[in-house]
Amino acid sequence: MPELPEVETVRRGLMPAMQGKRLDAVIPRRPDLRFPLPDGFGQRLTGRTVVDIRRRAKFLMIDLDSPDVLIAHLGMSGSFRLGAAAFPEEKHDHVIFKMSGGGEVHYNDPRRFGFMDLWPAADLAAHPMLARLGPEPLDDDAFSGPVLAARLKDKKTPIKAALLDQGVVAGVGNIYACEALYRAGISPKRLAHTVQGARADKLAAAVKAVLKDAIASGGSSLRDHIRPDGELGYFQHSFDVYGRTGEACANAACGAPILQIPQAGRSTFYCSRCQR
DNA sequence: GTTAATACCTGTTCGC
DNA sequence: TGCGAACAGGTATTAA
Repeated sequence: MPELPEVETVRRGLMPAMQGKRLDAVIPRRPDLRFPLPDGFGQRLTGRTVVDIRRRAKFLMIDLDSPDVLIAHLGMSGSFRLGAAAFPEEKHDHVIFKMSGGGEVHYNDPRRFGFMDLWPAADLAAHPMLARLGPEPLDDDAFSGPVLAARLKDKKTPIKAALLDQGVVAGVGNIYACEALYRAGISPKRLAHTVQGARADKLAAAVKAVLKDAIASGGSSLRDHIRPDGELGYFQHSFDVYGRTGEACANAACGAPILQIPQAGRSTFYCSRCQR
């Protein structure tokens, strides 16, 4: 699923295809994704030039030479495909961007959990989806052990659920929450407010590390993530616990089977021996 | 105010 | 083999 590292990889893949190029046409193939596309979506974008593409948490923010910023979220099945002019459309290609110079970018999203919106650049921080986001985990000034500890202090939910709360830390999804807790040796069932001091330091460091590792594995082989058909989307990593129910713990000295439990309606994977 | 449950979606996997 | 149920999950909304 596209979490922060995947979105960052998509951003890097889109840059050469879009930055500095004009949007000769933007064609929505349906009126809505998860939410209705904003009024005049195609018209407001057509003729504009892409100045930059930024990322905040799992959101892509495409800066234009206009007062609007195009905000895009991949949901859980969203991906972009790059190709030459008029390359074949596939099922679930919901938005087509025709770029100056002849390239095209197709946004594909079978489950339509993603969305796009246009918002004034001057007031970007006030966007309802962005306003409530917690600190950016890879920003060392914004996110650290003490910051995390302070945000968990009054939380009575399990730490796993708290990590998924985008207001606590932005951009962590189910997969990396599981992986970070494993690396930090913290049980997903531990109550959030008990993660303080050294534990919070360890967890904050683990969150940064799993995200950085994933970006590095995506970024270092970005070409491999643009498949022959041009698809830019999520990619497979090797995980220590996620999806490994019943397999032996990656810690050779442990070897206990990885357990899977439901938490807040999501699957949690963990080692009951290494994580306390 | 905080937390938990449910809705939204459809392709894939699982079990009978 | 075939079919339906369960599952995947980020965020909004509703309920508790």
